[in-house]
Amino acid sequence: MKPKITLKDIAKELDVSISTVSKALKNSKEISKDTRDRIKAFAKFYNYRPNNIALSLKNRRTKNIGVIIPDIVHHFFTTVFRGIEMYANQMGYNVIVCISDESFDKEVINMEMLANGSIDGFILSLSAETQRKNDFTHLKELLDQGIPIVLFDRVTQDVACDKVILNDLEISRESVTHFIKKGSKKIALITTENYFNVSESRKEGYLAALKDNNIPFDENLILTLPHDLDNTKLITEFFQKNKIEAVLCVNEIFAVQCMSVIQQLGFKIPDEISIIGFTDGILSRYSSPKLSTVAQHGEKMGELAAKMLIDRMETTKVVEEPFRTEVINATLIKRGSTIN
Amino acid sequence: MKPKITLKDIAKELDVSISTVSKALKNSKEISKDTRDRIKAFAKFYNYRPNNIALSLKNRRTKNIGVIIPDIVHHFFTTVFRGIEMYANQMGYNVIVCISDESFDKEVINMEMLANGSIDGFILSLSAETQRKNDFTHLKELLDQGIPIVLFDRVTQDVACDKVILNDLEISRESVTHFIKKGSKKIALITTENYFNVSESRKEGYLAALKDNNIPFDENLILTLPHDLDNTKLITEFFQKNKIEAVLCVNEIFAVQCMSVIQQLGFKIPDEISIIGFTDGILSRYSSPKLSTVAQHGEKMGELAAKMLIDRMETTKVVEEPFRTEVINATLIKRGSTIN
DNA sequence: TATTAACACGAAACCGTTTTCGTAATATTT
DNA sequence: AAATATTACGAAAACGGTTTCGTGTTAATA
Repeated sequence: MKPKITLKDIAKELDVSISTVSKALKNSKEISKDTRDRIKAFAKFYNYRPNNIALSLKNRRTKNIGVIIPDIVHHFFTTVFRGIEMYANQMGYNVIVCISDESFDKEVINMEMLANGSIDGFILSLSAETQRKNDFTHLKELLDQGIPIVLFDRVTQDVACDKVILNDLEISRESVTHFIKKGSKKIALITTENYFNVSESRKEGYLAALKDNNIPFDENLILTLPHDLDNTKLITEFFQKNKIEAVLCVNEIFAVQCMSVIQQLGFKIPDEISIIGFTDGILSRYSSPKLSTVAQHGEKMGELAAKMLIDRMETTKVVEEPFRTEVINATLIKRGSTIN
Repeated sequence: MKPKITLKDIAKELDVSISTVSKALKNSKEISKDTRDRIKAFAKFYNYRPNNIALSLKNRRTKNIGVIIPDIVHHFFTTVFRGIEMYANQMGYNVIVCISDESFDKEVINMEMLANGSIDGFILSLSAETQRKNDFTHLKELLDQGIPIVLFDRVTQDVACDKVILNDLEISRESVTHFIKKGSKKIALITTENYFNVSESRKEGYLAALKDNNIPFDENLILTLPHDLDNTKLITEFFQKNKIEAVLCVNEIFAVQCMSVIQQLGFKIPDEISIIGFTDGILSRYSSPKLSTVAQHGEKMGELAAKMLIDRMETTKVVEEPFRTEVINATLIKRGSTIN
């Protein structure tokens, strides 16, 4: 067992002062080549590495980014996270993750924990409960303390900070338009409770596409499902009650559940019913037929969020940059569940 | 903008010394009730919170755990991570994640970065490349420095530390035995390159079950697939060449790919061919028929790993506890892809 | 040779805490 | 009244670095 060596240890051993050691290791010309070499050799031999915590305290920056996401066993969030981690790492930052588990309280507690010096900035996606309560005081307080925040995907207008979002409305409109172009008129939307801003936008896109093409909106063609249950029964009834030609689902789970039901009911995909889902995850790629889906480019989103955060943290704030909202363009990947 | 307040600020404002403030906030009886109350009121009003970094430096412990995983867009690893995060958080620890991306170098670099004071201990699962190279000097060095490590799932005998593993061999044997009990004799194994200890164990379990039941081993019934590609062609050939009654796949992706191919070839699942996969992920649950699968209980595994690490970090080391290897019992979930 | 410049290094402050120890000012005991 | 105990606080060291500034010793210049 050989514990980490410190500047003090080196100084004592080599009979010089701590400052001399510090300078020598930074190759300061202030120190003679002789002692510099001696010190560097010694440090190398004992594998000296400066203590990050001491550096953080001194520099008043941790080079840590706090990431708060509602869930981690979740394709989209993990891809975003991967983007964040990659970019951050490359820029010399580490990432501390907390999972809010869709809970307001956990989101608040975690952020406050990290805010006391552990991180230099946050990247987060709002929890479901936070969106429902519409309470963002915790975010505002941190911003007020000078801690930068970047919101992604599940954002809110109520907080003034940098944001990265998906063009949900547009891609949804594009998807529905694709259905229409291929001859569908009876187009369903399967969605979640609309306290999620993203579900809301997707619905708007759906409505917009109908309107663009003078297709009357039929309330009955919208199915709102509870989260993460087995919705087979509800979906089956939905398809039995309504004559549907195409379905847009706001996530890939709903989409594959739909596919199962549809095939069970004896309809052909995509000939009789077409399907498009959101999230180009593992389910979409390994279903049969393969699911046409909206790729959200989570990795790109994460990378951009990290870049925006780091940029803001590292620019000397002579003049405060205005907050930006960047939009990631989703793309519709056409596979076997649609007529292309 | 009101930046964080420090002890020094409070001291100056209230015209007492820093030590007095510190003591008062810790409710030290050394300070008179009067000044104590004054200081606490002031601190509360200004929402004083001690700086984590300063505490870390002082206490020489960060209350951070470093987690290194090969991939994050991955069901098993995320479930483990969730278990770690939950337990750690509950115990007042935060989690810093780095992704090794299956690369030896990234694993080494990330660990060295974090080891310089940023974390108190590691939880990790070895990268593919590390397992291939069989080089664990980075782990050994950190252990030597007194940094505790817990290895999970992808572990190695070569490193002396705490470990959490799955009973891969046993559950594999149980799965194949289940096939045999239901009348199958021609049982295939679809696996990955065997530098993964887990694949190796699963193969051993497969062989053991055959032997248990006096079924001769047929080399041709083992298919080794490259990672993460579209293996449809290889799988199709495999099933055309061999008359197979049941398949054990070492992950759920291979399993659903198999199911597709099998159905494509016109076989009925499970009547003509049964399938069992590993990882009770989203694919298994939403495939049709639903996939019978080995649940690895990742969350439990993560929780246990975190518990082992924190236990080791927090126990006063009068006598060093011997290293333990805990085994998580996987369970076979029987669903539609097997005769049950 | 006297003056100045360059060199090579150390002391000390600082980042924000905690904690030990010392000490005035009271309060208590003899 | 003198000796002792208690109270209430502050100074300072420590955690492990960086950085500014001061200074003694040589080397270069006038």
